[in-house]
Parts: sequence; structure tokens; C-alpha cells
Amino acid sequence: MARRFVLKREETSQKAVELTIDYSGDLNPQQYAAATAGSGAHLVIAGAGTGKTRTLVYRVAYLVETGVSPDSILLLTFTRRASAEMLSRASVLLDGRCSLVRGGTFHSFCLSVLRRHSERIGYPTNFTILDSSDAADVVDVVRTAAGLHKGTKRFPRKKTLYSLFSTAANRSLSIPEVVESRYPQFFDFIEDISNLSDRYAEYKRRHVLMDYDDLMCQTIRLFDEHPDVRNAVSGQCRHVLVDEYQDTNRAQARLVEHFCSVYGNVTAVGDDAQSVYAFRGADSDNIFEFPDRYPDVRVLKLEQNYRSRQPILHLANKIITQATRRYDKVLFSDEKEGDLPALVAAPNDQFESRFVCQLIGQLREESVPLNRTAVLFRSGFNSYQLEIELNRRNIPFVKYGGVKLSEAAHVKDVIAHLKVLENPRDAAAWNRVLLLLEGIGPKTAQEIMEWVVSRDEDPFVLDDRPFSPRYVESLTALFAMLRSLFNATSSLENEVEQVLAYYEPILKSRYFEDYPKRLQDLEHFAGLAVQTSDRAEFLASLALDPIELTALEAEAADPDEPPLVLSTIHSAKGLEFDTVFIIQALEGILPSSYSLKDPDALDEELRLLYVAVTRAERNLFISYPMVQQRRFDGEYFARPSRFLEDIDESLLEPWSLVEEDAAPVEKQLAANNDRAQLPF
DNA sequence: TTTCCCAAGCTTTTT
DNA sequence: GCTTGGGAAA
Repeated sequence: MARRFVLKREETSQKAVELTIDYSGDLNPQQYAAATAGSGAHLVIAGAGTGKTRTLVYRVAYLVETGVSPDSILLLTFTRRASAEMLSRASVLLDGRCSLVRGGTFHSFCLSVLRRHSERIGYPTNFTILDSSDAADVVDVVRTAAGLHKGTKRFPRKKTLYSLFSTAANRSLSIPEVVESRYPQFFDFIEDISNLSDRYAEYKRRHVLMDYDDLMCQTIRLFDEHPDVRNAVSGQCRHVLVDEYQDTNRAQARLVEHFCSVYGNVTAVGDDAQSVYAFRGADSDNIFEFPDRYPDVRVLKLEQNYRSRQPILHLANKIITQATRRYDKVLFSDEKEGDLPALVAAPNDQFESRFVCQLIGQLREESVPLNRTAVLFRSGFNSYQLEIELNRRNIPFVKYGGVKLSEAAHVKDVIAHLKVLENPRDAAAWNRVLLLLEGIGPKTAQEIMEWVVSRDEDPFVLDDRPFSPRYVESLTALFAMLRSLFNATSSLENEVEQVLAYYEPILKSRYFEDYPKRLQDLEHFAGLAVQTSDRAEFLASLALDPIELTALEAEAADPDEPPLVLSTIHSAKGLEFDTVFIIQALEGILPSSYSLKDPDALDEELRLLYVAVTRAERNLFISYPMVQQRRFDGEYFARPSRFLEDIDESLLEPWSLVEEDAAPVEKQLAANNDRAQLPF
């Protein structure tokens, strides 16, 4: 076989170009080195708050300024929010040119690749995307069809099955491997589960559907099977920049290799101490194996923290020493001064909420804008009590990691109609649409759908098949509506309006108790449609970038005062705030009770606390209720998180809460005199 | 076959 | 508290 010798591209000299940004003045030497590094592979190890984002932003600007065409730069981030923020910062630095840089999540970039090339792997390009609950529903349909749902022993539920499949996809493992390692209780079902996985894949293919994992796995398959496509895509990726590399999984690492296969210019940025997505298949070994994958890699480090004051860093450093794995990273700061972080023991969660609200009020008076303050917590429901209190005091807030608009049942119903128009073979959407009709159950829905999918001609024509009179009238109305939209070339806005007009009576009869509230959501939804013109794009962004319900409410409330941020710690990754509250720092919550048995999972919970702590610039308050309400068996005494138990008071100052006036003298005395006290 | 009702089981983090 | 699954009536 003939041998190919690859000639490296010579970096053209940029000496002649006049740079408009003072890189060495704006950045410290380590940041400067990373931002202005030349071609090849680079791994930037950056501790929390060391200006990782800033460095990436400057790197983008630098590349553009030195002549790299902006649309040949690919910036992969963890959320769309992060990528939008970085690109807007880069655009501020360097006029508008950076807005042409291609940025987004792995999922969204893969989507754009597949929309152009999916026919090569047998997928029409109008495929629709299943979110995780859609996917679980599809699994359920397949499972029922296969007759696996009944048997002597309990077969796994649809959500469990889907997450099992997802684990396999994200970790590049086979179904039996996943069952053996993570779901040993289903060992007896290995055959059936593998079988089901195949059927699920086949069903998706037949009905032109992709779930989240398919977006990545099918792209990999496309590249593996069609090197010409890979080269074409990779040939447009002159530089690939990857943020939060510690949270990538096997499939994503593979994708990065593909993307930079032509030019070999890749910059990965990450911090192994901040890896918090192992539950989703993230493999922090990716960082350590990076030098093996890219032998000529240059490893750069960012160590100086610019974000937090020294007392906060002392605490963060102390927390991370409790990990079973060693992280040899000590953050330091120039900002020596600052208050000690506080550990606030509240009698119960109402006191905790009052405490948080009162301090937020004080900060607001000290003219710290509300959106520079964040309340962080482990899980979405941890903030319910606080949300009540905030509403009572009219403090506007957005909650990230809460209920998404597109997850509400009634919104999903409307979306399903649009999906049917976009992809008439989308069985999941048809199923949803048909089940809304009186007199149609799973069986009939299945029949009608099979019939629609089997025909190649105009999918929205009802012929003279003998439909049962029980539902023929509503079915005719549905098809008439779909057909008129399918044939007309109306705007998306108009389309959504028509679907809503059709759906409103259904909404009324299904949810008559709280139908006005739901109608309001649908109006929000219609408002979103105005901003997009392309239906496929609109549907994709609903799936890949779901809108938080509270975001719309806060926006509506007062456009002048940006709202307070409530967020799960996961969703706060990469963000920073003047003041951070970490609430519900309880054993069983942070660390989560699910993690207690597994040392690796426990370590991840610890890193989660580390991430939360290092979001703070100036003030940090960690609080927990001493008594917790449980659903049925009443109250019980709660223990603070084990991660905080052994921390010295010189690093984390204990506070207790005292009622103003009303507090009896004994209570005052009972509180430890040495402890700081905050009167209400 | 659909729909309604009741009991049982689970309950995190995200694209 | 909410979803899911099973059973029985219409």
C-alpha cells in the first residue's frame, strides 16, 4: 500500500498585522500564552475563577485578528447560554466580526452537520428531535408492541430503559455492559433489553426521529462511514475550541477528534476539580488522556484566581482536600481582604428563606444589583420554600434548572402538532396528537398512524376509509387543520396561532380547573414563535435550548430590574456572582442521598460544593435548616452536610439566627455568645 | 377499546 | 405529590 506523508501547514507570519487589542496588557502572562498560542493542540488547565472564559474570549478575538476567518472557528461550550455570552464578549472586544464565529453545544453543532448530511446515513434531513420524555414514550410504545411489559417479574420502566440506553450511548458501551455494571438488578432481562434497544433504534429510523444521543452518535457514524463528509466538515474547522473539557464524555471526545482531523488545531480548556457530570457519562479521564490523543500537545496552566476574595478561596481549597482523589491545585488571589464565609444554621426552612430574603434586601440597598446575587442549591425542589417567600416580598427572580416551558404537558401538545407538520412520519408526535381526540386510545392511534406513515402521498388527506363514528368528526377536523397548514405557505407565527385556535377547546375540556393559567403559557409560547421564522429551527431550539418558565415571568414583571438568580449548582457552572447563597446544605441533599453508597459519586457531590463555593466573588453564605419537614412522618432533625462538619471556624464562621424583640432572653443566651448574630 | 379509578412506587443533576 | 400500571365498567 502506498504511504501517505502528511505535510504540516506552515503558520503564516502575522507580524505585519496591526493588532487592535493589547493582549499582553489585558491578560496575565499565563492567560496571554494561552490566548495567543499558535496552531496545534493545546490543553489549558484552569482552576476556578482563573479567567478561563476571559482567556477563551481573547483567544477567539486573537485568532480573528490574526487572520483566521471567523466562520472557520468552532467554539464548543456546555450550554447555549455560555456560548452566547462568550461570543458577545468577543464581539465587544473586536467589533462585529466575532459574531460570525460558530458556537454552540456539541448537540447543536452536530444537529447542523446532520441537517446537511444525514441522508448519507439513511436519515431524511427533516428528522425531528425527541427530548428525554418523548424518547421514554417511544420506548414505551416499542416495549408494549414487543409484549415485554407483562411478565412474572417486573420489567424496567420506560424512563429507566431510556436512561440505560442513554448511558450506553454516552459511554460508548454495549447494552449488556451497562446492565452488568450499573443495573445488575435487571440481569435476568439482558436479552430482552438488548432486543428492545435494537427495536427502539429501528423505530426511530423508520419514523425519522433522533434523540439527544443520536445527534452525537449518528454524527460519529456519519464521519466514520463517510470520510469525505468528515473532511468537508473538518475542513471548515480551522480552530476548534472546547470549554469545560472535563465534562465531556467518550462520544464528545471522539467528536472533537473528528472536528480537528484536518487542521489539528484544538484548544481544550478544563478543570478536573470541577467535573460534575459523571452521572451523564462525562469522563474526566478525557483530560488526562488528552496528551495521548494529541501527542504534540502543549499544556498550559492558569492558576491565579481573579474572582474570589481570599477567605472564599481558603474555604474552597479546604473543601477540595476532602476528596478521596487528590487535586493538586491551590487557588490564590491578590484580593486578600474580605469577610469570612458564613455557615448559617436556621431553625427551619422558613427561617432560612427569611434570612436569605432579608440579606438580599440589604444588598439591594447597598446597590448590589439583584442579578449579581445568586441562590444555589442541589436540586430544583430545594428552592420551593424560598420561591414562596420571594413572591411574598415581590422580589423578582429567574430560576435556572427548574420547570421548562416546553416540558409542560399542554405546551408539548401544541409542539406535537408542529412536529407532525414538520415530519409527517414522526410517530411520537402523531401519537400525542391523536390521543387528544375523544374516543381514540392507544390502539386506534397506532392504527391511524401506521396508515398515515405507510402512504407516500399527501399525508394529511383522509380518504374514505371506514372510521368509527365515535371519533370520525374530530379526526376530520384535525386533518382539515393540518392539511390547510401543510399546503399554505404561512408564517410560523400564523401557523402557531392556527394550531392554538384548534387546540384551545381541547385544552378547556382536559384541564378545566386551571385552564387560564395554561393558556397563559401558550401565549408565551406563541410569543416565542414570533422571534423565529423557520419551523424546523424553532422546534430544534425548543428541544436543545429549553426556556425556563420563570425567565418569561420575570421579564414580564419589570424589564428595568434584572432579577435575582436562583439556580441548581449544575446550571450555575461557569457563572460568577458578587454574592452567593448556598441553601439546604444538608446531609442527604448535598451530598445527595443517592450518592452515599458510592465513593465516586460522593466525590462528585464534593466537587459540586466546590463549584458552588467558587462562584462567589465577595460574599458567601452557606445555610441549612436544623429541622426538616418530611412528607408524611412529620419533622425530623437534619444534619448539616458532612463536607462542612470538620471545617474550622477560622475558615467558615458559624451564625445563628435570632428573632428581633420577641426573642426571649433564654434563647439569646442559648445561642453561643461567640457566634455572630443577625437580628430580624 | 376506551376510560375511569385506585393502588403502588418512586422521588437528582442536563443536552 | 406525581406518575404509572392494573383492573373493571361502559
